[in-house]
Parts: sequence; C-alpha cells; structure tokens
Amino acid sequence: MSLAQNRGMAETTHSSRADSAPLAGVAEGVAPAGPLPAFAPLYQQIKSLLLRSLQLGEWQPGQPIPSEMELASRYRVSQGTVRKAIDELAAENLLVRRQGKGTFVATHAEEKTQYRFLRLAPDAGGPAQLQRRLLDCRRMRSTPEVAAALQLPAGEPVVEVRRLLLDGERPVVLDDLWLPGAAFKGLDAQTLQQWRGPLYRLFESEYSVRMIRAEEQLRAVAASAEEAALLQVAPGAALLSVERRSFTYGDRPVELRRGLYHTDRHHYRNVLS
Amino acid sequence: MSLAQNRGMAETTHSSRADSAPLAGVAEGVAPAGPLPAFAPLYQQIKSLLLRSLQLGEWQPGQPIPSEMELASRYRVSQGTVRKAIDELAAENLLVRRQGKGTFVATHAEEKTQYRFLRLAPDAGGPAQLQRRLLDCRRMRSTPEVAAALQLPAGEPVVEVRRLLLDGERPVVLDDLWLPGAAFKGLDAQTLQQWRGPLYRLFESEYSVRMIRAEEQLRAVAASAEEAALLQVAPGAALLSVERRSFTYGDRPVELRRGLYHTDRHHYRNVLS
DNA sequence: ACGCATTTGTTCGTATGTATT
DNA sequence: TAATACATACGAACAAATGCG
Repeated sequence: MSLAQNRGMAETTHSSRADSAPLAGVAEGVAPAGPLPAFAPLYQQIKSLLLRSLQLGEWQPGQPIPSEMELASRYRVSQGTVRKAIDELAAENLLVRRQGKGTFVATHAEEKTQYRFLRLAPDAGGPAQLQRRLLDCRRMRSTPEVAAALQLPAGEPVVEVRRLLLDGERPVVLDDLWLPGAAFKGLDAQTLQQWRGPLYRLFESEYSVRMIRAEEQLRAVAASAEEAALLQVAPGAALLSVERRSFTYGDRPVELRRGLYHTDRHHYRNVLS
Repeated sequence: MSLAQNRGMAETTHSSRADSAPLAGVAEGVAPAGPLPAFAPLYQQIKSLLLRSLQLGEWQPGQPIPSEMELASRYRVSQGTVRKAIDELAAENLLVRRQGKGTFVATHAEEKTQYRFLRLAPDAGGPAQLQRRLLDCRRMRSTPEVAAALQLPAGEPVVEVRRLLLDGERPVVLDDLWLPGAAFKGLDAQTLQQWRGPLYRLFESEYSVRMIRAEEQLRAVAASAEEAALLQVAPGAALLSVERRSFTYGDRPVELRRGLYHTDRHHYRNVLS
C-alpha cells in the first residue's frame, strides 16, 4: 500500500487528487475517537469514518446519512469510493440503501428488520407471533459470570429481566437477560410492561443502545423444576438453551441473554452458507 | 431497465457496444440450461451465465475461472461489470478471489473452508478436532420423509449412513444421513471407511456433487436407549438435534442429515448479524 | 536477485438509468 | 415536470500480489 493512498481526510482540507499528491498518514494526528487505520485502502478509511459517525450518534437510527455525493466532497474522494464503503456497511446491516431516497441508519423499528435476531419458528404455519409476559425485573450487583460476559467490573450494577414468550396459551421461551445498569438508567418493570414491540427497539429509542451483532451458544439441557413449571413441561424435559451476547459499535457487549426454548412445536432455524 | 441492456451474450456474437445497439432478449432462444432472466441488470445476467458454467461443471472446484479481462471480452461487457458479478458469487462463497493469481471455484478440499458447515465447538480449548467412526452404511428405498426432504419420488433408492464423531474417547455427535442413490453410485462402507477428510470433499471429488448451502432446524430432544448407548449418556438425557438439508446449484437438495449433539462439553456456535 | 507479465484490488471520472419526492 | 439520490455501466490508470524467466 503506497503512501499516496493514505492522506488525512475530513479533518484536513486540501485539494489534491488521490493519485497526484502523496501525503503521508495525516489522519493519525487528528483522529479524536481512536486512531484510524494508518495504512489501508481509501474506502476502508472512509468506512472507518462513517463507522465513527455512527458510533458517536451523529446520524440517528432510521435517519438518512448525507448523500454519496456530499460525503464524497466532504472527504474529498470520488463518489465510487464512498459507495464502496457504504456497500460494506450495508452488507453488515448497519446501513440500508433505498434507491431514490437515500442511505439510512439501520433500525430495529421497522417491520422488516424487527425480529431479525429471533430464529425461533413454528414447525407448522407462518412466522412466529409471540406474546410477552414479564415475570421479573430487578436491579442487582452483577455476578462474576455476568460481569465477565458484559465486560464490567465484578459487582457492577446490572438489570436482570425474566420473561416468557407464548404462542397463544403455550409458553415457548423463557428468557433471562442482563443489561449494564449504567447504560439503562431508569429501566424498570413498568417500562417493560408498557412497552409494545421488540426489546431492541426499546433499547435503541429510549437508551440509545443499538444492537448490531450477536453471538450465540446453543445447548440441550434438562429443565429444572422451576423452569419446567414456567414452561409447562415435565421436570427434566429437554430444552434448547440459547446463550446470547449482543454487541453494539466497537464490539462492546451490551446484553447477556439466556433463552430456554421449548422445541416440541417450534424449532431454531439456521442457514449455513 | 432499457432494452439496450438485455442482449444475448455468450451465444451470440456481435460487436455492438452495450449502450449503442439495442437488441431485445436474444438469450432466451438459445439458452440450453433454463431461460436466463430476460430483463435484469447486465451484471446479473453475467452472474447467471457464470452460475450456469459452474453448474455445468465447465470449471472444476479448486480450478481458476478465466480472468476478468477474458470474461469481459467473451461476454462483450466491461471488466467492471464482470467484476460486480464475480463479487456477488464470491460473497456467496461460490468463488474465491486471490489477488495476483485469479478467481477460483470454491472447494471443500482446503484447510480454511474444510469444516465451514460444522458449528460444533468445544466449551474450552481451540477448534474441534474430531475422529470419525463409521457405524453403518446401507442402500435402501427411501421412506416418505426422506424422499420428501430430498425431493425424490417415494421409494427411490437412497444411501443411509450412520457414524459417530468423537473428541478423543468421548462420543460427541451421532450422525444419520441420507443421500440420493442415483447421484452416489458406488458409495459404500468401504469407500467411507477409507476416506480421510470431510464428507463434502468426498462428495465433491468422487461424485461431482458440490454442497453450496444448507438449512438447519435445531431442537432439544431426549436420548433414546440406542442413541444414549452410542453417545455414552443416560437414556432420556437432553441432546441437541440438528436436522440439516444441504443444497447444490439450483437449490437441489442433495443430503439430509440428522445429528445428535452431546452438548455437555461442546456447544453449537452461531453468529447473528 | 531482479525484472517482467499477469491478475486482482483500488481509485478516479463520466454518463445514463431508475426510483422517489 | 424537475430535482435528487442511488444503481448500473463504461473506461482508464495505478497498486499489490504472484509466478516465471
């Protein structure tokens, strides 16, 4: 990678064309929110800049980002370069392109992307239509396990939530989840009780925490007496345990969730490609 | 989309440039392997042509396809258009780009992509290193369920295989799988016994059946007496059932597999994004 | 060890098509 | 209808990786 492709952009103003006036990594000295990669293709540097604007909340979920042409002139690169950066962010589901309208910050507040992370599907019939029943919501000091998963100091305050998802009368999922207390000030049972819609939409709109990625570990486990009672299965029945860690920008974990799925009439759907 | 962008390519030879000589969907009349989409962006038409060449085995797994420049002149489009078509096929893991070397047909015969479809991971330690133990391999008439899953007429011959995957001494996975008998002529216990390496590599190299995609349904189930004995767990123990349908080009199902995972020291890993 | 040819990767510029407002 | 924004397609040039002589 040549020096000519590593110039300060955005922060520095100069009118040189990309292939005419070499100017070694200026960006490093002026980047306020973490160093930008010093020697990378231009479009990846642009991608990093866009990512930083997203992370800093410069553009809000559901809102349009500046047009490709405007970004191109702002960063003093060609439209095609901006386009390639946006292409990658769109492929990662951080941005959504809409022809004729613009490019928008992805949001959990839309029908199409609403239950993007829920892989549960009924064995027969259409997509899952589940009701929620809140069982518990309390603030507590994190256990070592929860603290480690959320990358918090041990004992740091967390919010613990327990809820059921039901298909009609039938309980299907028992969810336990833990959130960093600091990021979710004011979140309590009443908030959750009144909320209509996906949790991730609540997190996004009320607490400015946007989930963008998650990792799950699946296991088969035997139901404890308590779990069995809540899910209306026999004690010791086989349940699918789904342990999820959700991340926001910069790979910061913002949720630990453990779901117990009753998979007699539903299954967890996955696509390998 | 204008007519000018929908011309016969590959089969028709004419020297017109893309934006100068309109010539409505010629491809339709000469396409031997299914109609090409009549009105689509050029790069998608190119993609369809490449896909057909892959499906017909014109280029073999692991081998390079023609260079971008050569394809561009063959199809009489610009290099950038070929590039975009290849980009999408690479994103779908059908092709692999290697700078300076060329673009290659994806294969299961490489370290990196070898166990791309195996999501099992040990709770502690590095990636899974599993031994295989073949338990059974027989030819039979398909049950209605298997026939339906493989889109075969009921009673059509299939190969049934049962095997164990072990982590050292410990059995971890009990796999049952079914393959269309017609496509896997000559496949028997000895073949499998002697084979070193992933099954999908065997399918690819010996039977010209290349897996490109799979769908899985996961459930928690209780171990039967037989399954428990084979996996060395208590009868009724909770096991993770992974039912997989694998597909080759054109969404044709070519394998049904049902794995039972013992998830006490391993888990099924999934990434949501 | 060096240079050269080939191939993909990056970047620019320009023009036109299509969808939305 | 016109303006705007993304989508497609072209061409050109140079960079980077690879392999060969």
